[in-house]
Amino acid sequence: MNMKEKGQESQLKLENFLCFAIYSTANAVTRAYQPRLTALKLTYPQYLVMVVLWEEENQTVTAIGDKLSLDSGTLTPLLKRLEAAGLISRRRDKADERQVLINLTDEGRAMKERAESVPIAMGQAFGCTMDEARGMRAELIGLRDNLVASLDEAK
Amino acid sequence: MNMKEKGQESQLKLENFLCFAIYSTANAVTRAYQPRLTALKLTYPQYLVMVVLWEEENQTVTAIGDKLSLDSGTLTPLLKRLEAAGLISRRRDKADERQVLINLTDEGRAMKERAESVPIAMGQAFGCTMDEARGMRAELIGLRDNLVASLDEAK
DNA sequence: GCATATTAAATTGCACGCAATTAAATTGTA
DNA sequence: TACAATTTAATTGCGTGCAATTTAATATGC
Repeated sequence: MNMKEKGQESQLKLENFLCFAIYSTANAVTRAYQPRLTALKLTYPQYLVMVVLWEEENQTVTAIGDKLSLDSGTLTPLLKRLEAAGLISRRRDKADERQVLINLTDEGRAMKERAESVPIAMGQAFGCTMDEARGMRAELIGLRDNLVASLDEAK
Repeated sequence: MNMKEKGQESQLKLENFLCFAIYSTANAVTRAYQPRLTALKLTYPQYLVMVVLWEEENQTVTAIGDKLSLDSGTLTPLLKRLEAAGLISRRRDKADERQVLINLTDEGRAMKERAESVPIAMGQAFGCTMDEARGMRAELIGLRDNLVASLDEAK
């Protein structure tokens, strides 16, 4: 085996894949949140939507989608489930009937308090210091922005 | 607002969530791979399975699942699609009929060469140095192992 | 003013992920 | 040797993600 072959082979080894580290860690995150969220009867993406709404109410589907990088194909059915669960309301904006405004119900607003324990418990599960978490978050967001930029360039 | 409230509020802000950084970066990775993989007519998880098989043939479903942290509920239909695409074969192990051995077809094996360009192109898209990539990979895997351990402890 | 373009959400179709269950084969164990 | 326990895939059901299309409302250009 010459050097070139050796170099290329290492490129195609799973253990060297940064993408797989991200992929498998993301799956592990979802699995780790699951037991903490079943008490709230939320899935992990539903929890993220609730976090966005706890920060700011009366948001459009697009505004929520921009923050979570999700489109209406994902959000519409998810929001309908949150509505069916009595946590949010969906109503057309009178001023612009194209838009749907999402608001918390009293029940959805009240859930915030019970949800406070979730990130605290998860902080334990991550098993890293706040500083390490901050560092990784910054690195990941940098990576994510690079990926988004490379996609934008391509079109 | 007192200090305690301020502290708790910051815990529930999306921008502070390490989990969301991982989640949204993982989604971005899948989207970024997509254009590179459509030439091979593979989805991103299918590509990962092929990577595992290019490293070692004649693996059971469980062996592949252990490497990718996926179960038969995910893998069985995925492997059937790869079989339908003519890239792999699935056959019961004669020595232990419970197991299904997955092998590459000639076509699947031949695809490896065309796939060599994918991680190289993605390296560009990530926009970080090899050393940075190695560092992040190690940090993510550490995090993932902590999450898995916390789940194991819970049961 | 009116046709065209754009925008927002919903819909459709497909492929994951994963919990839970099932079916079949093998292992262990009295 | 019987028979219970374990192991391996497959199956079922549900909730995402996302590309592509559709529908309805609004903005734009002539």
